[in-house]
Amino acid sequence: MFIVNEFIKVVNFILTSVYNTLIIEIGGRMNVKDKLYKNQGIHVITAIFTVEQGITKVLLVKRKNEPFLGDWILTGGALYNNEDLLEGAKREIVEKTGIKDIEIYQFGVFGKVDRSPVMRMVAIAYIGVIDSRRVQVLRETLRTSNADWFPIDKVPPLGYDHNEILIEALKELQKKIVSSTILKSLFPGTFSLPELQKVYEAILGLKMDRRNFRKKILSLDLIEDTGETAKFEGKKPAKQYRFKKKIVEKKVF
Amino acid sequence: MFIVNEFIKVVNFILTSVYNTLIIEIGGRMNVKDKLYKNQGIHVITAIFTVEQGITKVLLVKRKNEPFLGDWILTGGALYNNEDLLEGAKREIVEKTGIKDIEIYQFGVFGKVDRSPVMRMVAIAYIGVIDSRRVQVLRETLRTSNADWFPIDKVPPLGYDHNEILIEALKELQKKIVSSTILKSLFPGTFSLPELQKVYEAILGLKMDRRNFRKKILSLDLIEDTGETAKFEGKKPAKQYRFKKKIVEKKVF
DNA sequence: TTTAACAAGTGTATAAAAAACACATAATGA
DNA sequence: TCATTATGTGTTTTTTATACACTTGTTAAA
Repeated sequence: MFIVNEFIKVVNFILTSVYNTLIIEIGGRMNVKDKLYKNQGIHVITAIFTVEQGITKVLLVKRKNEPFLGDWILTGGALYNNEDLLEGAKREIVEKTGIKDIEIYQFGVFGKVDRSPVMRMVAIAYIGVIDSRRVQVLRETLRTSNADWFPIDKVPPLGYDHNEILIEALKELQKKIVSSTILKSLFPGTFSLPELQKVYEAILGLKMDRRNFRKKILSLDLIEDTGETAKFEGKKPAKQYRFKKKIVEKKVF
Repeated sequence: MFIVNEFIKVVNFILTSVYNTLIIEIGGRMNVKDKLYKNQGIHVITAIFTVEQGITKVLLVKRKNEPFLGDWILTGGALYNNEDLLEGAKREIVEKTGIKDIEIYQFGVFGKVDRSPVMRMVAIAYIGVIDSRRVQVLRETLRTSNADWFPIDKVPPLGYDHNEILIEALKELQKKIVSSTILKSLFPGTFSLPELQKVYEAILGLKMDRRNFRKKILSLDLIEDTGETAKFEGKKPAKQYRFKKKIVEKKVF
C-alpha cells in the first residue's frame, strides 16, 4: 500500500511538471491566459417589488442603448472596481430609478456563457421591496428611457436573461417575507394586521383566515405590538404593530 | 399635478444630458470606463466536505504560487470565458484534487473589493460532499502542493477570504442536508438509518433520539425504503434505504 | 338616540406534528 | 443457552396547525 501511494505520487509529479511546462509554452506564444480569463465583468441586478391594491408589481426600466435597445429589463448594470457588490447594486438603482435607501437582499447568480452578447458577464441578483407611492421614479436616465411598475403576471419579454432572474426573484421574495423584515419598507411606521395580511396574500397568491394569520405571523417573530391603535373611517380601530429590529434565525432540524 | 410631472421630466432630461456629455468627455480623456470596469474576474470556489467517524471535515489545498503562497485554501480558481459557472467550478475541483463527478450546489457570492490582492475578483461559492474513502486526492497539481482533509474545528487561517466562505458553507451544508439529497455521495448505494443518523449528528453537531430521527428523516421525503436488509457482524440486520431520485420543495407558509 | 353597516378583535375544538420515552428482536460468540 | 450488541418499533404527552363563529368599536343614516 505504501509503495502504491509513493508510485502515484511520483506519477502525479511527472504529469504536473509536463503540464506546467506546456501551459507556460503555449501561454507565451498564444496568450492563452488572456483568452481564458480576460474581458469578464459583473452585473449587479435588482428585482424591485411593490404591492398596490393586492397586486404584486415589479419595477422595469427601458434600455436606450444596444444591446437590447428598447427592451424592458430589471434595474442594474455593471459593477465598478472600487465598490462592493451591495454598494454597486444600490448605485445602479439610484442611477436607473432615483430610488435611494432601499434595503436589498442577494439571492442568486446567473452566469450562462452567452447571457450577454457583448462580453462575458456574470450577474449577481438581488431583491428589494419599496412602496411605489412613496417614491418618484425617474422617467429618463443616462441609459434608460422609461421606468414603470408591471404586475408580475403581465411582464413582457425582457432583455438579457431577466425573465429567468425575475422568476427566481419572486420565489425568493416569497421565502424572504416569512423569514426577514423585507416588508418593512412597505410599512416604515406602524401597521395593522389586516393591512399586512393583504400584502402577504398578494405576494403568496393565496387567501388566509384572519384569525390564523394573526397566530402565524406573530409566531414568526418578525413583528411586535406597539400598544397603540389607529382609527379609520367608520370602522373599529385597529391595533398597530411594527417590524422588529432584530430577528432570530430558526434552527433547521 | 400634471404640470409638476412635466416639470420633473424636463429637469431630469436636462440633468441626464449634462451627465451624458460629461461622462463622454471624461471618458475620452481619462479612460474612465476602463478604470471602472476592466480587470475583473470570477472565482469559482467549492467547500468539499466529508464525514469520517463522526467528524465533519473539509478538503483544503496548499498554494504553491503567489498570492498566498504556502497558504491552505478551498478548492477553486478563475472561471474561463467559455464555460458556465458550474462547469468551471467542477473543472477546478478536478484540476486541484482529481475528484470527478461531484455534485455541487451554489450558495453564495463573496465580492469585497480587496478580497484578491491581484485584481478585482468576485467569488461564486459552492458546497459539495464526497466520501473521502472513495477518492484518491491528488498530492501535487499545477498550482497546489498538497491536499488534505481538515476537521472543521481545526481549520488553519486560510488564504483569500476562504475562512469566511467556509463558515457560510458549513451553515449552507446544514440547511442542504434537510432539503436536498446532497448526502447521496456518501451513500451511493443503500444505507441503514443508524449509519445516516451518525452523519446527520456529525454535521449538525447534536445527538438525536433514534426513534424520532426515523420519523423526522422519513417525513422529509428525501429517502425511501428499499425492502432489503443488510447483515453486520453480530448485530441485528439493518433495513436498507436509498436517496430518492426526485424530491419536492416545501411550501413556505 | 337608535340602528345598520363595516371591518376590526378574539377563543375553542379538532387534527396533525413533534417530543419524550422503554421494551422487543436478530445476530454473534462465549 | 446465555450474554452482548445494535437494530427495530409503539404509545403517551405536548405543541402546533387548522377550521370555524360570534363580539366590539366606529360611523352614518334613519
